[in-house]
Amino acid sequence: MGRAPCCDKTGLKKGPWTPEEDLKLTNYIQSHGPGNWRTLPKNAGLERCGKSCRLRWANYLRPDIKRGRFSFEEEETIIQLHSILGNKWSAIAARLPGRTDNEIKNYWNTHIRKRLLRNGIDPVTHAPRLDMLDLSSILTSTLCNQSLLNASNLLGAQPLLNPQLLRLANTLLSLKQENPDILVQYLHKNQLSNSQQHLVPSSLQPSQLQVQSTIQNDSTCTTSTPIPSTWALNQIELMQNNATGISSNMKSFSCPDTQETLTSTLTNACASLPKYVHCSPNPTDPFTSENSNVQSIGGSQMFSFDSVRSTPIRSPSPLNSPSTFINSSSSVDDERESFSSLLKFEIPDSLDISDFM
DNA sequence: AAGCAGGTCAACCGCTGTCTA
DNA sequence: TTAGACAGCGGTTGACCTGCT
Repeated sequence: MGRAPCCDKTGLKKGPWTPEEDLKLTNYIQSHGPGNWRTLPKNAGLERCGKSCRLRWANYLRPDIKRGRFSFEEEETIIQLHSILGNKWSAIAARLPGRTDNEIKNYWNTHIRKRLLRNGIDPVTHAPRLDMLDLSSILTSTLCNQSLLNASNLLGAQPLLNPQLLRLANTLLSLKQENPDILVQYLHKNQLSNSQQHLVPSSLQPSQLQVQSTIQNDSTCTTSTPIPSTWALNQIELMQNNATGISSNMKSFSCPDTQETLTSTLTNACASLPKYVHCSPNPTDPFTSENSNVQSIGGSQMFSFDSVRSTPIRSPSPLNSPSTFINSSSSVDDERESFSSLLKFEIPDSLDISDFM
């Protein structure tokens, strides 16, 4: 069924709205309510498409719109919600009072997404980007024939290789496929989930668990090293969705040590995980050196998300925008401090996870 | 000062879902 | 059941801004 254009576009104005148009639209809606968007422009004396009027009202003229830069709490919420909802901007906006889907979408695309990419984190899966690699060949080389490791087949991917971690993913994958509940129970038992576990309803699927996974009872895993269990679980999804055949390839390995217990696998993976998130080949990259998310602690590289958040952003609001107002901006110190909690995937109290179910 | 490149964001486009006659 | 009307959504565009050379 074809869809007729929302209005006859001939003679209708397009482009930026003038203050006069804003005033007309605001006055009309405050007097009569939005009503029918198709007939509104004519009734309000506007030479605009009804759709354009609706967008202008919804995104900029609504009295409850919050303008100005995003707070860190909002940023964290966006990232957390995006990891759950994906590009469902309207759903994300519904949980950020005063923010519009358009604004959030723009902010994600211009700030957060680029930042995640710069730090080697896939903005879609919220995971380190293993999808760029030829996993099957890498796995074969790494797990079953160390002698095959050479520069040509790694192509700079070596920092991402972690047999323990891949084994963990394989184990979790198998476990999840066989019985997701057992996996959840295992994660609970091993304190893979964070202390705020009670916030996560048991109905959550493993891939939806947004937990700050700190393996606390293992001396090799310092409490200062937040292990993104979301990453591990998302990696399972990634493999399922993007790497056709990976699962079967992994299961076909004949490595003798694949019978290790999940516990030891988790332990070893935890110990070596930080080495495998350093994706920038450039040691001078400010995001991997000075502000690196790969920090050297005790001689080993430790992962943190501290640098995922960008350097301070100037006011995103053009001063000459007739409908833009500028909020006070946070200090650099505030950003750094708040940033340290980014991507730990704690569910704010204000969020009701059941809404997503 | 001028030109260029990259970033930002308001607005538009095209599609889908829902409602109703 | 079907088709039209409409609202809403996500992706994209392009004008404008800023910083660098």
